[in-house]
Amino acid sequence: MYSGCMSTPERLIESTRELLWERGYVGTSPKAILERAGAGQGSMYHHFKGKPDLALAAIRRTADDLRATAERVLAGPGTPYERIEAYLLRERDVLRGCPVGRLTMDPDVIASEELRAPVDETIAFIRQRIAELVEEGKRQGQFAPGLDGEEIGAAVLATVQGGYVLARASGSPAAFDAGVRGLLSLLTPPATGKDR
Amino acid sequence: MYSGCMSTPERLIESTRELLWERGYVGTSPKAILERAGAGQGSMYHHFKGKPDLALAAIRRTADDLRATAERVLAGPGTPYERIEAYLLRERDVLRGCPVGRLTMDPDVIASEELRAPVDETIAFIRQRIAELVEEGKRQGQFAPGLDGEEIGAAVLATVQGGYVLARASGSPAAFDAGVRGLLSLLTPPATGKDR
DNA sequence: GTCTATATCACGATAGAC
DNA sequence: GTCTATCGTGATATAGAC
Repeated sequence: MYSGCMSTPERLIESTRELLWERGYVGTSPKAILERAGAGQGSMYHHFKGKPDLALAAIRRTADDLRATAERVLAGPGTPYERIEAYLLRERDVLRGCPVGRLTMDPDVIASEELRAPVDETIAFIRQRIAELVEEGKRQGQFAPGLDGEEIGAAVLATVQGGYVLARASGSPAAFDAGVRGLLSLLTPPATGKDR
Repeated sequence: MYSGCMSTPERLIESTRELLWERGYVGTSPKAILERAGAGQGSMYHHFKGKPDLALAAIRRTADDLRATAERVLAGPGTPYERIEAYLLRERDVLRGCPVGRLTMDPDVIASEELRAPVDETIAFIRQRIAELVEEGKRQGQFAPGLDGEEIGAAVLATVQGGYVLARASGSPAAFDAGVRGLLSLLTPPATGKDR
């Protein structure tokens, strides 16, 4: 519940973001948003056209956040492999799922071009960034030349998104970690240094 | 709409399965189920205790179906690699998503031990079967001995589940296929025969 | 078994007072 | 800008006729 320290539209957006993450678009009602934001009906319809409009603002912000978080790791220090590894191993609240990816299971989000767009753009962006890293790693001889950047990018992102599914199904983050370790073991560049 | 050729409880279960796949648990109302099944309110509450009870029957059947479909491929002919490949490449209605996996994004399903159980069991089963194939492949020298069956199983299943997310985000099955190809390119056993 | 009321509450939005 | 009615509809379940 956001009591003070934020403007009303801000509190509405943040409450919506939380609820979309927890319950999805279909499972999120204006009433629940208002209760969490500590606002009345009138406030919401004054600042936003309705539920879809508010959801769009919330989804855009969540999408931008996630993109920035991913970019921080993917553009960070280290070799291409190390940066992909850092992306896969970055701290996550696994059982909560992906705040962006979970929206793809929402029929009303998928049915709306506007609501789906930020989701699509975010996922496409991360996938593309990983693809670029793979291509760079190939040039450096870190990845096998036969690998396709776009395909590996898709596989990496899919492992993360699917990892959430496995974890939530089992009620434990362990399955997510197992999937990531499995992918990393397949992706590990052949040791070129002193060891082995 | 199921008009004839099925008993009423059967029509109710099948309608529920369809709607759970399309809209999830939260997005599926008894009214919508009844309309699709061509039944009245009384019928449903006569045969089932309520929405959760009917959903449980539907989820159980969908889970059993999926498990059988997967087992048919995983226990099929071919080397371990070929059987995993066949599982990954098996025909799918990608944009509809996974009828079992999508339930993990449903807050009410995850909150209910009973509803989550069939989902968990199905996913654990498939993951375990792939793990066994990897171990078998390792013994045959088809996979690197350093690979962990359970981890690769998780990675394979996660790639599939995440592939649905990528595909639905972009509105095209292409991303699913790319992820699968990417994983297969990482998993491909080193050619041991005449070539290379 | 199946049907049609009916009940109760929530949903999503609007109107208008303050 | 924010609030409290109020509206029409749908969700979920029960009651009781047939």
